[in-house]
Amino acid sequence: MSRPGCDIDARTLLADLTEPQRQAVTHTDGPLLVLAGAGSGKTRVITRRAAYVAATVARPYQVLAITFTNKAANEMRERIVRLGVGPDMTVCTFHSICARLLRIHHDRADLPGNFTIFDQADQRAVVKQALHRCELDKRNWPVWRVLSRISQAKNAMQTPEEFAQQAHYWQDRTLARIYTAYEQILAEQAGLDFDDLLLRLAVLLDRDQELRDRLEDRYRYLLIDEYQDTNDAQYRIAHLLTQRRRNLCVTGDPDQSIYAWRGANITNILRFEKDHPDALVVRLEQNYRSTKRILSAASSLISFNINRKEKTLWTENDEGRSVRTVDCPDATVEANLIAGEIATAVANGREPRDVAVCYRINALSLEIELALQRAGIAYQVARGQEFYGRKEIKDLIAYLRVLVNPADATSLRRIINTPARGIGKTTVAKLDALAESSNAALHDVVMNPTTPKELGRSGSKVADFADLLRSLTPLVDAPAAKALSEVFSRTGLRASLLDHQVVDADPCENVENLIVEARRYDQAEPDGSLLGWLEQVSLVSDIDSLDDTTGAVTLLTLHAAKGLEFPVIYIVGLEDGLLPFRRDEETPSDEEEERRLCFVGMTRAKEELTLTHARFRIRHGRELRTMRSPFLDELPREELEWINAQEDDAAGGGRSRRQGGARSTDFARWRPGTHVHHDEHGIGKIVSIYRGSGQTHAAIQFESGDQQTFILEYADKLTYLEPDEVG
DNA sequence: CTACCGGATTTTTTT
DNA sequence: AATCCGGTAG
Repeated sequence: MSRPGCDIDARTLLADLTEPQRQAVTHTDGPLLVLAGAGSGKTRVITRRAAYVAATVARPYQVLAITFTNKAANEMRERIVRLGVGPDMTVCTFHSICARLLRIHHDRADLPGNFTIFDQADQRAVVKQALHRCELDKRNWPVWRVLSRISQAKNAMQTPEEFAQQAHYWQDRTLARIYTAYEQILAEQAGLDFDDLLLRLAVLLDRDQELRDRLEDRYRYLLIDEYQDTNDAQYRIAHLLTQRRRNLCVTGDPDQSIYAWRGANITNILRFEKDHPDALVVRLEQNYRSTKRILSAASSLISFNINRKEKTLWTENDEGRSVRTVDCPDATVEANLIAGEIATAVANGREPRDVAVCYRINALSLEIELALQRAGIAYQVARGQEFYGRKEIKDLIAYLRVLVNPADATSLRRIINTPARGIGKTTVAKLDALAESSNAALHDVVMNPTTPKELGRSGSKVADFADLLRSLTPLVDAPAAKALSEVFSRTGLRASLLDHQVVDADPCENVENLIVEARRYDQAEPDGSLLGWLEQVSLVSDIDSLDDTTGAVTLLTLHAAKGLEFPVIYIVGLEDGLLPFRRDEETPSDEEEERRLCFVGMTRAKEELTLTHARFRIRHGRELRTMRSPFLDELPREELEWINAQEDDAAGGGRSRRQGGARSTDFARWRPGTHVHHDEHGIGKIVSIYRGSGQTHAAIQFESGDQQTFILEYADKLTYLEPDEVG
């Protein structure tokens, strides 16, 4: 059964699969839908299937596998290679395959071959320019709101004209004008935003049958992961690429659809069977990841969604420890508690890499980070954008972008006076005016030898800048790392950074890291180019920055956690308005999607799961009283362990704030069997006690029948009863 | 033109 | 809290 280029025996690919898994793997031709519940071995199935297809009915390069993030793509490629399939299978994200195809077929797509990908910061700049052009005030037209409307329109595959046609209100008609200007500016600058990458390819495939056929001959088997999170353009692409052979395999889980806010259309996966009546549908409902208790808690939560295709996950795994909820007075205690528990676990042999802390919003990471620092625990935060978003990095990249794509006025504007070289706002405005009057690009005006004469005083500065750019031009063909380091020193960026010796930051070191990255790219991609490197950099995601080899605790958003798993998971901030998130009282949130998000987080856990909430939390600099998340009440109450980390909540609104919290360091006398008194629950007996670093957990059985766990350091309402006091 | 200050405002999530 | 913006002094 082996074929050239594939050093594998198809039978070994099937050896240890369950029946449904085997069905999915061996269904090579025709449409296939794999409805894969959380932790049901989906990754295993799709890697095996990709390998199986490449070993039986196709060659590796004829398979195109599309994932959601680069990290997922890299992992899948690695696993497939480990199965013995040659490395020339295409495994990448939707956005990168679109960029690549548009680059190759740019002439058919009516695009310049050197187009640049505009990230969110670039988009914001373009919107500002568009507002300026339309003579509108930024105050009335918040950039982010405009951007989200434009993105919505693009996701619905609406051109500015179509948008204008269905704009009945004055606001929407103005928005249509802004959208028009936005598109015009992008076109002038040869820029494509993220939405364009998908949209343009969908449009191109739609109208170019010859290309469509060629691509389908090349990629005979298409595999799309996380199909529940695809949008309309992605749906079109998927179908246009599989029109004739219909070898489309999609996998996903409607319960894990968490990207509706950016245009994902859950009906894509729900209507797959209608789209393809002859499709094989495989349901994977056995969970191999989590303990029974974790799974039952997660299942209970998700069952509260009304809009849902019924599905029952089950597992043969152990019962496991109880899922815990922790009630904390504030976010500091919450963070310290988690850090303390992790420290204890690590002391007992748990690897830090086994632990992840998840939150709804990035802002919550700070408190956790501080606590982990205090506890001396190594951690990594999933925030790749942050690195590429740093000023020094963006500046340097802007230079390269101008070299590759001189029309990119957004980048040109950024670097024209960076480092400061005496070309200020007024001069740039004059250059703009010149460009507009002569109908030329900003870059042309800057480079034009006659320009300096028309500028007076600052003319020579512009001429110097033009000379600088000219001298850098040859670097377009240099390897990325070389181009970076040359630009860094020759533009004076390095010098300017050396001056500003900031206390904590080390911008030069960041740039060095960037150059190292680029060198790695140059070596890995023999056919690479500066253009290619820039493209790759534009498409990195937060999650891509995670390094599995560091062995550190991972901090990440619930969105970023999708597709990952950890033995120990903490989800923080289970508070009404935070999870489920609500921006303000007027804007209702999609509560079902919020619930799915929580479900995704919970099902990441293999062995231990802890959900925490804080009664006070600081948001926007203000400390607010919170309400516990309604989601907590949707968990199976009797199966959970409820932990109370409350300080004494001194009756009557006010709260005692006792930093440090611990009321005593010695609870040596508190042992299983000893009696205690609680102000509300009365007399109880200690069932078990657990001593961690800085925290002593005591499970107490009260005479009233309640059982609850307390953290003694915080449990002011608990008092020790001498044996003779027990009545 | 640059540098700095103070006020206002806040995207939640991301390719 | 953190950032971004606009205004002003040098």
